Order: sequence, then structure tokens, then C-alpha cells
Amino acid sequence: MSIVDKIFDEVLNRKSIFKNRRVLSIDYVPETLPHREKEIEKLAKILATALKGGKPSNVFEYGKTGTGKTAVILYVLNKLIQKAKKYNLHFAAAYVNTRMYNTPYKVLYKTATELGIKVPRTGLAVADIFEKVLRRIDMLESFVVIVLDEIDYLVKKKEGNDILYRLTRINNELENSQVSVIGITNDLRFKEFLDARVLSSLSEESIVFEPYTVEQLYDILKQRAELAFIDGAIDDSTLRLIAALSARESGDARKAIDLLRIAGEIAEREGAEKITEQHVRMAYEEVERDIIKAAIKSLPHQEKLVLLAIALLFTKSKKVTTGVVKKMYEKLCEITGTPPVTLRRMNDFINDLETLGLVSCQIVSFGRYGRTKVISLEIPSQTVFLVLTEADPLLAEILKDWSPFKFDT
DNA sequence: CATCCACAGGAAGATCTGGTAG
DNA sequence: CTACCAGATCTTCCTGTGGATG
Repeated sequence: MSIVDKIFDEVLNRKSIFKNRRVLSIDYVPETLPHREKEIEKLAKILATALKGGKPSNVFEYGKTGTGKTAVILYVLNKLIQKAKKYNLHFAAAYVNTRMYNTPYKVLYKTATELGIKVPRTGLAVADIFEKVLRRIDMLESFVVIVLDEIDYLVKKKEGNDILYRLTRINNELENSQVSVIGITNDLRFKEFLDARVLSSLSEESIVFEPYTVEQLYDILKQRAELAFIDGAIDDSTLRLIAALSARESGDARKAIDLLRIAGEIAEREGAEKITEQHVRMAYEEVERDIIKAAIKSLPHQEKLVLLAIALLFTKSKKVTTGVVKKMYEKLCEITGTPPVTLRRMNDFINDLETLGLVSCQIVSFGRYGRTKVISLEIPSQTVFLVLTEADPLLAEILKDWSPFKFDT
């Protein structure tokens, strides 16, 4: 038997430490949500009005990422759907994540699709599609809940407020159906962007989600680990480590569960019978690395060039300003045969890179010598070179025989 | 202490893609 | 086929500004 056969056989015969991998996936909603009983109760009470045919309020949920906002909504909606079925009530729900559906048209499109209404993906005027969706919703003769998750992505654009305004007041235009809008945001300063009229109608009821504490994270992890792994695959102390690592950063339950899953995958790959603290630490680093890699790889070509320009400059000097980035960027454009964008646009790219956490910027005034952004690379420049070499054959060619002197200006 | 550098970043609009409707 | 639509992307034009320097 060849060595390859051996490896395959070994892997296939090995008993997996996973019992049920699915419970660690992002969109799994567990049977119970520990430490969210109060929030669930509140939301349930609000929506319960619907069971009696009344019009429930619009709801506004806010709290940081990974505090269970989405999970609570989905949990309550699932229960509501079950109840509605049992009592033969008309009820429909649409879940729209406005990070992905971040324009008025897309929001309407997704809402319609979720409600089983067929509309074209593009091509129509927003007013037309709104009209169409409105009529179809009325025809449903139902109580309809529209959940707008990560609503801040919609509101930060000017047109976003308009569509929200119309959605939150849609009931005035309906005769046979009732609509409740639930907005979810993790941006706590988000209210500033929101049109006052929308704010008042959306926050008829609001529910605040506090970050989980270490103990709470531990409980959540414990619950998931019991479902996900076979007995004895993970110790309490290891779970506590994951909880501590996650709580230290953010109290983000999603990240904690991610960490648990990846630690499990690493342990499995190694053929270990148990997830150790070592696996957790490896997972922790892997998560960080992967986020960075993925971020760089998914950058548009132009932004890659800007990032590369910054990385190249940063190897030589820690004082990288917009002006020098522009020069280096233009040089790279010339080499790669890319038409360069204007300074204004490049500045947007740099801000983008900052949002992604790849660089950080500070506006500094040098008095007589102007006022500009000082940009620093937040990740090792070698990482940038490496990932770009992998991701882009053209850039790989340039970086192949790269030496710091080649790019001297 | 006014000046002026080297930009930041808002507003508006041009261009282009990918679509519908009749 | 033409007329039209939304939205991404980018440009053009613009006003605003912290502080070293003359």
C-alpha cells in the first residue's frame, strides 16, 4: 500500500471529534439562547400583538456585533411561524441583510423574494417596484414582519432614509395587511445618520443588547460544544480559554464560536482526540491571518495597487503621506499598464483600506508644509507582498525580483 | 499674526454596466 | 429595436483647515 493510501485510510478510519458540525456554523439558531431570555421575552411580547390581529410596533434593536441580535429575531420569528401555522393565522416574514442588499432597490427586491413575490432583479424604477410589492403584500392579507439587519449600511447613504421612511409608514397605504419593521444595527452612533421621522417610527420599541461577559460566553460555548463534539473532546478549561480570548476583544459570541470551530478543525486535522489549549491558540492566530488574507485578496485591482504602494513605501519610511503614495501608485500603474485614478478617488481607496484595518491614518499638519494624511501599514509588508503574489499573476511578476531600490523615486 | 502649503472630503454630475418593458 | 432605470465607479470642481514660517 502506498503512503498516500495510508494517509487516506487513516483519515477515513479516524473517529471524528465532531458529532454535529452544523451547530457551529454562523446561521445556526440553537434551541435556547442563553442569557438572552429578557430580550426574547420583550420581542415576543411586542410581536404577540400580531397573533390577536393587532398591529405590533416597529422595533429597533441595537448592540455590538455578536451580541445575539440576529439570533433573537430569528428565534422569535421561527416560534411565531410555528404558532401561526398551528392557529391557522396568516403570517409572513422577510429577513433582509442590508449589508448585502444595500440600496433601495435591492432591499425591495430581497423583501419581495423572501415573501414569495416575484420581481425583476433590476431594470425597474424604484417607485414602480415599491408599488408592486405594496400591492402584493396587501393581497397576502397577512401580518408581515420585515427585518432589516445591519440597517446602518442602508442609512449611511442618502437614499436609504427615503426607503426606510416609506417602509415604516407602509401601513397607511395597506388595507388588508399589516407590516412591522424591525431594524437591527451594531453601529451605536447610527442614530445620528437616521432621519428623525424614521427614527421616531422605527424606535416605537427598542431593545438594547449588551456584550456578553466571560461567564456568559462560557455558557454559550459550553452549550454549543456539547452539541458539536463527542464526549470528552474538549475540557472546561479550554472552553474557558476561548471565552476569555473572545471577551477580552469584544464579547462577540460569533467570534467565540468561530474560534471553537476552527480549534476543532485543527485538532481533527492533527488527528488529536481532544482539543487542547494549543489548538485554540493556533486557531486564534489562523483566524487573524485569514481575515487579513481574505481582505487583501478581495480588494479591487486599483486598491491592491494602492495598498502595494503603501507597503513598498512603508518598508523604507514610517512617514508615508498621501502625496508620496500617489507618486508610487502612479508608478505602479505605469508598470502594470493600469490607467491611474485621480487623487480624490485614491483618497477614497485609502479610507477603504483603513476601514478594513489594513492601514491606519492620521491627519497631520506640517504647518507651512501642508496638511495631509500620514498612513501606516497595520500588517507586515511581507504579508502584503506574499498575498498579492499569490492573488495576482501580474503583481507577482513585478514583485518577483523586487528590491527596495528599484522603486526609489 | 497673517499667510499659504498640501492636502481632506463634500457635491454634483459623467460614464458605463446590466437590466426591464413595450 | 428604443426608451428608460439603478447603481457602481470615477472625475471635476469646490471649500475648508492646522500650524510652521516669514
